[in-house]
Amino acid sequence: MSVADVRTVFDVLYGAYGPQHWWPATTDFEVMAGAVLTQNTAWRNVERALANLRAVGALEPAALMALEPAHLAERIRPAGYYNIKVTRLRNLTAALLDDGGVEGWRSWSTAALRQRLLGIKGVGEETADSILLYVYHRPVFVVDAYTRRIFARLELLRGDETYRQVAAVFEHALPADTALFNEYHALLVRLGSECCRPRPRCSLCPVCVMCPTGRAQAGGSAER
DNA sequence: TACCAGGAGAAAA
DNA sequence: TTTTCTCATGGT
Repeated sequence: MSVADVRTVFDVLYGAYGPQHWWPATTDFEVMAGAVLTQNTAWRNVERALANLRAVGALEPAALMALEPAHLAERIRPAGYYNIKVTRLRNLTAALLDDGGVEGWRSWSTAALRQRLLGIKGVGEETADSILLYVYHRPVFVVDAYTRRIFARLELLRGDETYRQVAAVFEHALPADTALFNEYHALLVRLGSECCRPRPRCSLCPVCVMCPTGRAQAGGSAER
């Protein structure tokens, strides 16, 4: 995938959708909780879980830790995998509190903070990078299932690249601009959740103009 | 009814 | 080291 490919896809998406104003959460801790809750889960279900936590004042680190695990599980049930996510949320929150809360991590270098996050059981590369980008405004590219699916469908990724290989492509092709990385990821989520599904249902979408699968589905007459 | 969703870790091969 | 399995609710 070339630098031009990376930039062209962004231009097409931005032209079609405009700015997305993301991440869809209000406080820094809510972003962290959402990053765990959205693991392999549709965001609409995460919103229900976040609303449940907000309703009992648990969208704050100490309050979340004070909640009985069984009660926490009940709150986050709509997001699925609730038994696993209770542990993951508590692991992340405990580490956060150990290091002085949300502000405690702000002075850490990006590399050090990524290592710290990846050392927390239940925090993988995507979750760690989401926190780095959306909470700590570090210029890291978040690679998610949508990113892989969209670029594989555009035949710009093979599909077997590692997380860091894919991230490196974007980080080298784009200026280290947090706002740009934020916008690009948001646009890919918008496209991925509306159109570029595992079984394509779209007839046409902003990237189907370039997308072999989309063109084929549309009968080879992709127009917008 | 069956399939899928913005992962991650453990177990098996 | 790589692949497969497991975790689970809610929408289409």
